[in-house]
Amino acid sequence: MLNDALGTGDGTRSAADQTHRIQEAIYDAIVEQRLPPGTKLSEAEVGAAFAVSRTITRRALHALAHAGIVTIERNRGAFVARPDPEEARQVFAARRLVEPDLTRSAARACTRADLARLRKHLDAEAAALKRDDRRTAIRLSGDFHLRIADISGNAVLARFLRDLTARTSLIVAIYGRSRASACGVDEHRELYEMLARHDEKGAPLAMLHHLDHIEADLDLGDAPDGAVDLAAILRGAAAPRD
Amino acid sequence: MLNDALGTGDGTRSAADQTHRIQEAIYDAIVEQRLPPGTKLSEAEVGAAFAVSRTITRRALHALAHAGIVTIERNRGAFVARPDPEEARQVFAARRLVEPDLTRSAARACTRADLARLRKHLDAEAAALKRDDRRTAIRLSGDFHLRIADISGNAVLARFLRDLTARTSLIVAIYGRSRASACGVDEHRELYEMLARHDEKGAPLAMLHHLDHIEADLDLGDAPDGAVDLAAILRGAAAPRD
DNA sequence: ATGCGGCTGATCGTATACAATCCATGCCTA
DNA sequence: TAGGCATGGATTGTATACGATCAGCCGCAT
Repeated sequence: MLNDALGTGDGTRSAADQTHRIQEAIYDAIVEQRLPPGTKLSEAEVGAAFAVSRTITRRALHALAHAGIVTIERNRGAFVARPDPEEARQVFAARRLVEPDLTRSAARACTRADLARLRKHLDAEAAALKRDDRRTAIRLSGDFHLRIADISGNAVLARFLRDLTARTSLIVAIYGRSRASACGVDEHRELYEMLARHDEKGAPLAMLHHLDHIEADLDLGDAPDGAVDLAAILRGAAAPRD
Repeated sequence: MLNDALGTGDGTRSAADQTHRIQEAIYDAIVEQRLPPGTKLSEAEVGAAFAVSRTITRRALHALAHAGIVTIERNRGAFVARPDPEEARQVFAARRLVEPDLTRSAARACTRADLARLRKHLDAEAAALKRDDRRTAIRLSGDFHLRIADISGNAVLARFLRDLTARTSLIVAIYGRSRASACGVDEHRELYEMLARHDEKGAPLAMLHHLDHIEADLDLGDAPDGAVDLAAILRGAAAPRD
């Protein structure tokens, strides 16, 4: 599940770390877009779902809030985050800045074993697409980027990117135009080829274009469609101004 | 204190948010290098110091752990993080990647009011240095970078940088060669001049050089010098090896 | 009929109690 | 005397109890 390579820092997560378990479960559910933006994450409900107390649930929700994919409102509870267009632009700006550089490092550093793993990953992506397993396809698609970050060797940036990709999932869920998965596997294959050739010029450029393509599929700019209405509804049907 | 601009997301932090209060207090103490790396942060002690229960203390410590400036070891407790040389290099790599870009954005976006605030900030820095107030000088020095990030308008990256600067404080505390403050105020003034001229070429370069200078003052590579001794002292004066 | 005020149920915020774990000291044995 | 083991104290991990706050509902007055 790739999270091994991007853990929160403690390596001793055997079976006792309940917090981590439900944190990952919610994280995955958000990435796979099973939990739509704005969904209420009641402490009691979440706790019951995983058979843990509110203490654990709470810690997990707070951690996710720190990662930016959950919003906590005082005395109201936790919700799956609903990034506004401005935040969406900032997330993409951050990715455009960080990922090409990570890709260049990866192009330099990638070993034969890394490439083999990437190949296997691409096959899994293709397979998921082939059998119309959209959830798996989306998750693997995002994981591909994380694997590159992982190869680059900078754990600090890789960690940051992990949060950014999760937020991207939310952004795509809200503003995505096409119902296709987040990334095309073709561009991933192209990236793989460049990495395999250790092309330190081409690979970052390919990543940049790839990100541009993802962002181009978004419909930022005008009103976020149902988002504003939904917000109004959720906050008590009080019309904001007019 | 600048944190207003970089809060955790909730704007309703009036007086009830105890967690935030002690989180900021510990954060500041770490940035100002009053809490050396490796210091044990006992839940009971911290809680007593701020007159809150362990619940609150715990949440604050976990949040700081997520930011990477506190390490939590299961059943052992929380400690001020002690970044190893590799992590230090990664933090600086991340800063070299992010900050020049933020600086360029700031050079483009900065208004007269922004510049006035920066000027006032520089004066405060100079004043702190003049009266040998090392703690304040260090904190303001780091805050200067955050203010630039703030001006750039990308809150996502600004938030990331906030964590990075805090970690930088720890790195300087461990590996810093000179006992001078983290950054020279002269280079900050130079940066200010470039921002004032909206120099989108020069400002990022100046920032890059500035970061290089900070990193050049570090002594990575060999053993972390006094760090090991400090750990021994804090852990009960049991001589580690010789 | 409509708007306002108090009430009730539910949810969150915080504190505390209890269990589990670890570290250290001291004793016993070889 | 040195090493290993058992025990005690301290600290953290988890669960739960209680108080605070908020949203929605009902009844009343206008």
